[in-house]
Amino acid sequence: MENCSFLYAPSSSAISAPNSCSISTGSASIWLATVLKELGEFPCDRANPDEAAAQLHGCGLNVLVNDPISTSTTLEDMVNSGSSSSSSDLEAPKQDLIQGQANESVIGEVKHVSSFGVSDMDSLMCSMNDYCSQQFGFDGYSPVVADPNVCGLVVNDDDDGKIIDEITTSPTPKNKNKRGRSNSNSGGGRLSHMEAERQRREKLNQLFYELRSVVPNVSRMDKASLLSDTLSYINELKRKVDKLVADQQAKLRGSKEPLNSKTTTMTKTSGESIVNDDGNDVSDRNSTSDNADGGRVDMTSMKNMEIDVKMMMDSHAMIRVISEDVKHSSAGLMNALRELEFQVQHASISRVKDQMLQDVMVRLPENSVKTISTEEGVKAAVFAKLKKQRFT
Amino acid sequence: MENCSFLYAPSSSAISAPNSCSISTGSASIWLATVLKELGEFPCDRANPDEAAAQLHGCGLNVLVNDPISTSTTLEDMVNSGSSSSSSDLEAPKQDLIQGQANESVIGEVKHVSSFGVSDMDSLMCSMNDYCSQQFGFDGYSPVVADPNVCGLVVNDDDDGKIIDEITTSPTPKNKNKRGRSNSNSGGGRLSHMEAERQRREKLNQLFYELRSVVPNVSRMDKASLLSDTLSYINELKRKVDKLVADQQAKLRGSKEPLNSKTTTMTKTSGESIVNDDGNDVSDRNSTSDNADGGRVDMTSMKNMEIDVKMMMDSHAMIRVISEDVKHSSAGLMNALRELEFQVQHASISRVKDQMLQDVMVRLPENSVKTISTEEGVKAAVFAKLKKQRFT
DNA sequence: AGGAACACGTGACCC
DNA sequence: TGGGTCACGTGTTCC
Repeated sequence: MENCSFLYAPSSSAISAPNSCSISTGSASIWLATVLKELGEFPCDRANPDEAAAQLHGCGLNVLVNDPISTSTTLEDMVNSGSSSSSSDLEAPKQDLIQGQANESVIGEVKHVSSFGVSDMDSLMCSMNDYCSQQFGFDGYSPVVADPNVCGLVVNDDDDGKIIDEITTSPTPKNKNKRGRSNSNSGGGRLSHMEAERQRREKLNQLFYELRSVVPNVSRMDKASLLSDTLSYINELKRKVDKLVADQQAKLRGSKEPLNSKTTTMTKTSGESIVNDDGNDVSDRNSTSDNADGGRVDMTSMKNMEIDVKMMMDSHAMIRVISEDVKHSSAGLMNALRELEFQVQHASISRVKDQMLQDVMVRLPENSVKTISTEEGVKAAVFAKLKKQRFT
Repeated sequence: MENCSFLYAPSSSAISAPNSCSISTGSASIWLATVLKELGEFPCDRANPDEAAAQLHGCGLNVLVNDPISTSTTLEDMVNSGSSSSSSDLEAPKQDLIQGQANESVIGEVKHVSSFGVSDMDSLMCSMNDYCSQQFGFDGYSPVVADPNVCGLVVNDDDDGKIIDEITTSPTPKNKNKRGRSNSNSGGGRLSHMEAERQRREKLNQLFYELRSVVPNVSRMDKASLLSDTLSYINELKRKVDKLVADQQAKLRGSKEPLNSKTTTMTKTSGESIVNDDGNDVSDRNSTSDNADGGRVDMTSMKNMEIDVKMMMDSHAMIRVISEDVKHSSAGLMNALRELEFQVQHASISRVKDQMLQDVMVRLPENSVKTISTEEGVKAAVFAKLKKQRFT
């Protein structure tokens, strides 16, 4: 697969012709994952294209875009055509893809990304749509509401120029590699009901994907974790805003009050970065959440907890944990740091009612510096340890 | 409904006895909505108790709490008992409830909230659990993980003291006023599968409710709108944070040169610098200087360790430990305090080379106040715990 | 009556 | 294996 072109096919009816290569605009990631999987036995998470799409979503996704090709063929034809270069290119990075966002930037040889200059799925979608508008003069992608218009992504092999066809996830699904019961449409009038429900699901999933692209540090790929992380992220943002506003007002009220230092000097905790608007590091945001202790960092179990990490001088990290003091959280944190062999250089722990604020400066051991040297990595590692302790 | 008491019924099995008034802890809102609906034809959105729960969630929820009543009856009995006051009280605010958060704070006449002093469901749950612990001596609500234990909310009419029964949303649903297909359990081994899926759905919905309570101005009550609003809300918060940070940076730059400590790879929020500009303000001035010597005892069994204790205000103690940092002594100290159930109010931990200075202000539990109220007693207790840990 | 929204049971899949 | 997650088609209710 060295060429991958993108065309637009508006469809006013919900059901498109069976031979049209189209999917609903909101699901390009779904479709892409499907293609990748079917092309090279792409081992997405639980072999579900939607899941894979979620993993692709927000990754440094590389897609090659070209002018549309008019020839047509089926996916089976393409796979069976034996153009080994295409399949081998996609088979290579299996491991990288299995980990989802863990290892970014290498998704086979598909390149030529920079024509869009984006690295996350939303930007990709928008850019695709822009590309559509420019090339064909209409707007196809609504980021919020699933549009009835459909977009097609056509992949053609460099050699024979064949394109994929009959990938119609939304209309008339072939129930191939899909979960759910088989397509036994016995009734007559409830076909539209089926379609409506399907679109509703698709819309919801689309929103989930977008949420995933906005929320950093999503521990796992399942919806519950996503929602839970969204909750804590919102709380974190809220608190950050409150604090910043308070600081600003304090500073504005009287600059003669220098000793709010305890809180005011910490103005900007970070470790968050994110901000995929600029489309930079969204890719590695949960890069280490799995390697911390073999994975399974379940954010749902730790609601009302925030961890901020700030790396300092390569081998040191400033860790801030705000949480409820359930079960003596300071002991929990210190145990976590001990297990990670983080050497405590300094710590300040304060309680306000049942909220605990813990600031710890640690020195990372040499081996950890190599493995989890990023702020996100430290954060994920601490979080994993904390979570494990919660159950012991 | 003028009395509404709250009792706890732990249940190890997922399926509780049919006559036990219990629901899974995470679903008190669901349950409450069910009760409200069944009581007075409470017109929740699309007559779905779950939807109503979502509406209740985040509202100024008023619940009256009292001592549990031991008599028992069914919901039907309660409704049919004709205590018109209860139903009329609940029928009144129909419109208010339909609008969800649009008009909060008025949910019928159920009052006596302030005994908990909370206004959101999570706090309510926590407080309910606290209430449980106080009244019955066990901890039933884990705010972190959905506990298999179940909590019951018992509503009794003032007159005859009847309680609601057989409301088991999670286990063995009666498919009453519920959507979905009827309960045709044909298969044998896939009953657990059903239950698992049901719990998954419940968990997801619970997260949706919580999300609804965090995101303001949710336009409509359906999930898609919620997610969409969540997205825009997050973006709004992000923008706000960015702006505030930018302002602060500008202001700070005007006064002084920011000493960028690290500023890792982040782009947009790269204005970090921060992290204790003036260094270790954390050193927590004066907090330890004023305490008199409580008898500095050098524990010979522990190499180079000193423990100082200063009692303060009867129930508080200031503990100072100076030791080598063999095996992460801060974790050791925190574990010791946890075992003693000393609640950490504040702690300051500093390392100088391999020496650790740990100052901790703790609150002694009531029983400890009686037994080891002296400084020597606290010191001995801490030392004993530390010593035990050292050898384990 | 018909669209919209939801919960449900189920088949499929992964670890 | 079995627990966990997902998509699917369906039944149901509300507007």
